[in-house]
Amino acid sequence: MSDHSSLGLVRIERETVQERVYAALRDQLMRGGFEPGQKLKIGALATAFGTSAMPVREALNRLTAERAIESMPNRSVRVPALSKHALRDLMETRFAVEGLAVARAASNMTSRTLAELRELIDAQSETDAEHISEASAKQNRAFHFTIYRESGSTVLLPIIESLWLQFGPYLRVASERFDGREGRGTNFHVEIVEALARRDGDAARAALELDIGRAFELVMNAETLWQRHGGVA
Amino acid sequence: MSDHSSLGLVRIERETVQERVYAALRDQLMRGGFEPGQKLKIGALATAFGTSAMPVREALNRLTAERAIESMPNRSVRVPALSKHALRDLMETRFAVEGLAVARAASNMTSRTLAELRELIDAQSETDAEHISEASAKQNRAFHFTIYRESGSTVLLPIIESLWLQFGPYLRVASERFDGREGRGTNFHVEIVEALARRDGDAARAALELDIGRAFELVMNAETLWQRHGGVA
DNA sequence: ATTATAAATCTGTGATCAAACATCAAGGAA
DNA sequence: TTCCTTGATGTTTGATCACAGATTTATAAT
Repeated sequence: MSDHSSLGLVRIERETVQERVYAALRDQLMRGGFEPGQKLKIGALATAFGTSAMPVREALNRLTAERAIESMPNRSVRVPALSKHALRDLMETRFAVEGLAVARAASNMTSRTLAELRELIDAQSETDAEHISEASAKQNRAFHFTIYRESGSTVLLPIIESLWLQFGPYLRVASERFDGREGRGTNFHVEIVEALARRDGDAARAALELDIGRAFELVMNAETLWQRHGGVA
Repeated sequence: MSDHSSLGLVRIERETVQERVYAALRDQLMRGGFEPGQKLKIGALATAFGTSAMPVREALNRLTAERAIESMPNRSVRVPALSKHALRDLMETRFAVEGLAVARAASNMTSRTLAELRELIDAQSETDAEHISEASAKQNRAFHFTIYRESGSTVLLPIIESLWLQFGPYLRVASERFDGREGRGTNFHVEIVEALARRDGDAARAALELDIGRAFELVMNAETLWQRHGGVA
């Protein structure tokens, strides 16, 4: 067999239509592009994407399995509308799962990754100053997942992604409020990185919980706005 | 509005074909009906179920999203073959997630559920005596999920189900070995129920970890048999 | 005999179509 | 008017077909 590794071959994009549709929907959900409770219709999405209904069907099925959207007894799918209770449930689960990931990451932490994280924080501060919540959310996500990847767990990562997808529709509210007035000043990301640099898993976990908890607080305070909960059985 | 609750109406089953196929595949995976590394082909399954390819496609997609099966770069799907490292990763995640569920269940525990759990243990002992590992695994599952449901978390349950699906293909080995010789004598289920009765979340969690850990030990000792790991990227 | 090339087969993906089902609005009976 | 039924419309589900990529088998060349 010939040696391909030295040829500098670029990984061939074998992207299916379904995958592109899935990625687009997933991205929208993560960045809060859909309202909680909003119904997603196959036909409408298919024409919007310029594809047939099939790739959309399969993407929606996949997202349903990941709990990013829920299918109603009527067989229509919608973005879940979470009650206050369900939001707290989600938050506590994020504490446990992401806490475990960050604690493991503390053990595996390399100076390479630490530098990467500090760069992300710096970039974060810059965009924060410009109040671009769009880019801000993106970099927040990059920061967290850079840590989680360092946990070396292939089991935890998909779970965390599912949790982020569930929280996604509420993220917009949180980040808007965050950019607005509340919670500025304390940047838990800095504390997390400092703890990781010390390989102090417990401290990193504690700082992470504060970071996550703040986002949920912002959402729960604003939650009276779209009070149409009841999605959770 | 008229009172329908007194008419004794039964909820009508509106099961789609896809759902039946999904349930069948899921059940097979959970009970270890498929070998680790086994490829699942849409056409073969479709003819086996007597349906068209479509419901099978969507069921496989769904299971892929739940990490019960994995799709190869060639676009064929197979049951993941876990390396020893991946198995340990899975075990530790189960510790964290199911541990959280059982701890929460300890707070919510009712005498009603406690009685149910004790019944399940009694039934378990009976079938164990007859070495019916089939029914034994089923009741083990019932026992655990009765507890997890009591956690009252709609976020944790799907995660736990996904974790059980990932472990499913290895469960057969574990239960066969368990029925065989190793590990008999100590029944951690009894300890778990006792801790739950005391509402002692920490003790319940500790006993649960021993219960889970034993299953993994049995698998990891036997793992040299099908050593064809490498599925995890 | 071994390797390389080409043909044939297999398998998944996406489009299109028909049927089952839900939703909503208009019309008719009490 | 109010409630129920009926019909129209839109949506999802499942089947079938065409196509493309992958795999295997067969053939040819060294």
